[in-house]
Amino acid sequence: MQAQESSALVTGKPATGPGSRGRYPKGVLRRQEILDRTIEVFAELGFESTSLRAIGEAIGVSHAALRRYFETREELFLEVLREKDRQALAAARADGTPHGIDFARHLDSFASQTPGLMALRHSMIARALEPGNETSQAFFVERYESLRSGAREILLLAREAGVLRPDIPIDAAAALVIATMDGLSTQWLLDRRVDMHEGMILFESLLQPPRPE
Amino acid sequence: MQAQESSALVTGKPATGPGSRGRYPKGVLRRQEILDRTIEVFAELGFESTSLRAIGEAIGVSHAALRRYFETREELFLEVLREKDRQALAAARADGTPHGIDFARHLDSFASQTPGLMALRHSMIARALEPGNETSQAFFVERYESLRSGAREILLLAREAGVLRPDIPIDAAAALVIATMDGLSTQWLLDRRVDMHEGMILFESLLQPPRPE
DNA sequence: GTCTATACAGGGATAGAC
DNA sequence: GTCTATCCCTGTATAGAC
Repeated sequence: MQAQESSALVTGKPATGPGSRGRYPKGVLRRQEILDRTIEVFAELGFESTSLRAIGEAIGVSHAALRRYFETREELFLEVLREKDRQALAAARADGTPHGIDFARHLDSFASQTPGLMALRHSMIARALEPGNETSQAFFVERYESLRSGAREILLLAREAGVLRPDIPIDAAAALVIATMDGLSTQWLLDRRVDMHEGMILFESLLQPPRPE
Repeated sequence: MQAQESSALVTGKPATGPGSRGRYPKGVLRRQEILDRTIEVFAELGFESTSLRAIGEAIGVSHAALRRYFETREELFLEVLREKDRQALAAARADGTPHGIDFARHLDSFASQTPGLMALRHSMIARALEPGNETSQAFFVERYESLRSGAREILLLAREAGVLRPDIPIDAAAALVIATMDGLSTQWLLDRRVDMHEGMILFESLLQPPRPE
């Protein structure tokens, strides 16, 4: 998929377009600064008002400069999400292998990301659902496949450990796990009185085998 | 909540602004025409490209004319969703009382609505999650409360009928039901290979009491 | 390589003519 | 009730400074 920052530094390809920036120190820093400020501006202003001009202003640069690093506004937003996914993946790996079913904890760590990030993701998914946004659609199709795949692994481990009802089909359950987290967080984002943690705990308990008593 | 068409007809308030149309035959028809065309144009063009000008063109009026009926583009889209909700509610009532847990069927009937409508809803929810869209936010907060309330009723009936695991907390389960339908349909909209019906059936089975064998 | 200045087409909102 | 004209804003594109 997208190249690592470090490997991009070594390829030494000639600069052929905006998408291939990031090879030289100043550009790398600038690019990162844009990504960082974008999420800040978005959290404050929302999707529509987070214009390239607004982001540029927050950095002290003209809006045209942003296009040296990102081909379109859409690409810029997608790259923000890609980077956050990379960070989350790295953090999860540092955390070691999961101990049993632990979806509620996953959901909590999502929530601890700024709500702004979750709202941005929601906005981009909405765009991906509409005609004519193939880039976004491809990103999210792949992302959800990856999320389901991760859920499958966890469920398989749980089944082996005997903490999952043995009659549950893994594939359907994996989609269900992701759906539950998505849906609960949407309700929570709209109305903080909704207890998404309780919902997730209930869902986990439904997956567990009946108590042997 | 929002007034019924019929009751609006009787109030007899003077027309004080764009939001209060719908009292006189021509206005009623025009208003309905706008709502109908909007969803058609949206399904074809998506959120961003469904401009007031594009909708006006589809009807044969200028974009400015639309504002006699809807204060803003946002209000127009919200009204489309309100009307679809009203229709769905009426259809559900005509269907009679639900027989036990039947969430999978509900989900299927959602899906049979045009995917364009579901995408529009997703776009509007995304906006509601961002700062400065209080109208949309209020609408969806209320809508989800209403959805959860409906789910609670069904779950209570199911518990009485003995088809629901008796240890399941109703409130948390209601949020979970809605979350599951939302989340599964999102995955399905992105990628039709996802079997949301199977997911919903699995979820229903998790709610059922253990087979007495 | 990085950035500014500038132009363009299109958007929502709005005022006032008819 | 509907129009046209206008306002300011947007993403995108290009030319050229340094």
